[in-house]
Amino acid sequence: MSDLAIPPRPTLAAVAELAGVSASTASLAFSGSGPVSAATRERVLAAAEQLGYGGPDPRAAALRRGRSGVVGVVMEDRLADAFRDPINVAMLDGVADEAGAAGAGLLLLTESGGEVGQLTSAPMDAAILVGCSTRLDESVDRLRRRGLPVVAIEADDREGVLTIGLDNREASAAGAEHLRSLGHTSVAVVALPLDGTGGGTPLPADWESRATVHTTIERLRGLRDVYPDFPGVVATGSTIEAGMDAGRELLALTPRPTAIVAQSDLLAVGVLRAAEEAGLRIPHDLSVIGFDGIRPELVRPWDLTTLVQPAQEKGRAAGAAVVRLLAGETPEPACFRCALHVGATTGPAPSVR
Amino acid sequence: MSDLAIPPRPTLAAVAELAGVSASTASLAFSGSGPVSAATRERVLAAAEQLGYGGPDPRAAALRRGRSGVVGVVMEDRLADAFRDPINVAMLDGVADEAGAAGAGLLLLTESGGEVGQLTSAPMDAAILVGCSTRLDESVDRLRRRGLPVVAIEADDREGVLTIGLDNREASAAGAEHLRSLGHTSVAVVALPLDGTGGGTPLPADWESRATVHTTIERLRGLRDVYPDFPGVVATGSTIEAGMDAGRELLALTPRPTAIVAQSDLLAVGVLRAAEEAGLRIPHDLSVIGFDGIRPELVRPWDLTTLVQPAQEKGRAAGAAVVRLLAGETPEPACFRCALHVGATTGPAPSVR
DNA sequence: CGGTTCGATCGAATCGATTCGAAGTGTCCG
DNA sequence: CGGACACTTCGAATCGATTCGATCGAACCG
Repeated sequence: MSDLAIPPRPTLAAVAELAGVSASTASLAFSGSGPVSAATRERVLAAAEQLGYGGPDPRAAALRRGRSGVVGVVMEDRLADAFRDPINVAMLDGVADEAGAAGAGLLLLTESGGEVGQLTSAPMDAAILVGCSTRLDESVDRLRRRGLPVVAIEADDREGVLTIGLDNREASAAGAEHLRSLGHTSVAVVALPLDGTGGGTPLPADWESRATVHTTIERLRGLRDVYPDFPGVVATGSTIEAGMDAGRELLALTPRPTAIVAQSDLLAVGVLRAAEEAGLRIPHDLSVIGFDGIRPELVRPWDLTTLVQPAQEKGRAAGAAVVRLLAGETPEPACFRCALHVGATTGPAPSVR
Repeated sequence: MSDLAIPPRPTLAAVAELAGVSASTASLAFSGSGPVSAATRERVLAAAEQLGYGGPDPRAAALRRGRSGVVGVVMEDRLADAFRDPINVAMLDGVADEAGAAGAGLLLLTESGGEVGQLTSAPMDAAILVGCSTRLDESVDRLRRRGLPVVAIEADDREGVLTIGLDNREASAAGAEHLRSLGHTSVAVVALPLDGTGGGTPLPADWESRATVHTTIERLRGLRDVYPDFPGVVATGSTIEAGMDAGRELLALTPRPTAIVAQSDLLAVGVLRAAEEAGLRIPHDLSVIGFDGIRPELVRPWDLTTLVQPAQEKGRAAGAAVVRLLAGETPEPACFRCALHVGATTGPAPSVR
């Protein structure tokens, strides 16, 4: 515990001198690229050992190489919020898989982070935008100006950005279709935040023009494709608590909806708890459908009807895209598809039973 | 989607030239530190705008300044595993809070990541070691040689490393004491991994000498302080599934233990499910105690008796320590305390009822 | 009206490694 | 025995910004 101070670090030049070789040779010995005799390498390594040299300074190497081996993962919210939803974790896992395999570290950034913005000052080779929205334009702009390749997950197609998409609209429509086929005519929605602010309010009629979060809009559109008109609540985030709050509000509506569409599984679980609290039987009195397909154990004891998205695959695709982009290739944008899992939380509408 | 190629980036020198000032002045204009007339700043900024200059290259700035504004967070496992346990997420959240406030980004690294090791080649100013074990020595060594301040969370005290601790042993003992006061004489443990490998096996008698994960050892010691002898299973990780597997095994023992000590709440939930599966009533037939104190909703419907650790605080402390270390100060090591939350999963031992 | 002081701007050195072409040393073959 | 070739090693330029001391002007004061 005593000596946390950092002693002056020896440089490659110092090592080279001690080893009796030039700096360039020493560099070759470390990087491994280039022809260096075994004996020389030994000598350099020994000198490094003797001086307590820990290898080339990544900062200098990054400057010279023009690469820092870091991929930025940009999230809008506080990091905690981002980690709170298992679907993000799964996705991040996929990213880490691919990027990590290529030797890149993941730098977690928030759009709001820092004063001038970490986006501008963080050393990275490329960026992955996650859960994009309002500030996306600004973020993309900042990143592009820095000359960084940008991959966005679930965002509008836009110039200079490779998009990894999800069939949010079609999937939502499929879910809604499932409800309609069960005879539901009165459905309500618990929407994800529209624009990163507030929430906890009724879904405004002009959501389509007001909302800025791509995912939220698309999922709402999908629902509207089947049910032209529906009431709803905007959740404060993708959490069980937010889902409960929203669920309570929707269940207090008159007439009470016979089905609730939640835009994430966590929200759905919250709704289910609110329903339970209200003494409703699922799916007898109320059908609930989620979105994401997080691990079943987290939804337990319910077998949630939901749209299962290949989150980890999505992450992998983003990670792989970044890697290829950095390699100078031009990967194709991708769009993943969800699968409807019909569980035990949806059933025939009460009125038609 | 068309132009993902990266056009050659203008440099500060180019901007300076266009603005008709020297590079040094342009630098001042951007960094804001130093006296620059408003007019000049305007001109420089305008020139930057015109050239599409996105600000100083962080790599070059990092080299010159000797700072990259990045704090490495080193985890042993795959990232996904680390995120899987909410307690880690909470802790990471704390770290992000403090580090983020100081303008630092979080670089996620794994000890095994990359070939030569990201630990050696990642640009960062300091490192926080999380969930440390076997490879800790090597990791610390590598980092220290690079001259980086190192903060370790829950690790043995060691030279050159600032430790943020937790009273794992005392807390575990308190939990065990709680069980003993309820009359339990036959307790079993579901241990966290001993050394990052395998698991899913009975707890070996020589765990104390074999195990390398600090947290696991300390918690086992705490239990032994109260119960000198106990059977156990080593889980494959801190997950509900692993807890279920371990729970099934322990419940199959003869005689069946009347209480099970799980070394994490997720494991405890798994044990509870295994108990439920076996038709046991909680706490009538079996008492279960966890460790961590993750959010109650995740443990629902149980009110788990557990040792609540201030995970986020721990993270904040680590983050704050790193920030202070980087500021040249010498923060004190800290040790946090757990609080026993007596829930509804522990009760009098069957035999004494 | 000259000297002083303060503020803005500039030059040049520096951070620490990487890289490419050139030079040096042996070896092998004709 | 001389020339070509292979393999190492070395020098020097470069990556792009930051920073410190010096310079230059102008305003201010006596």
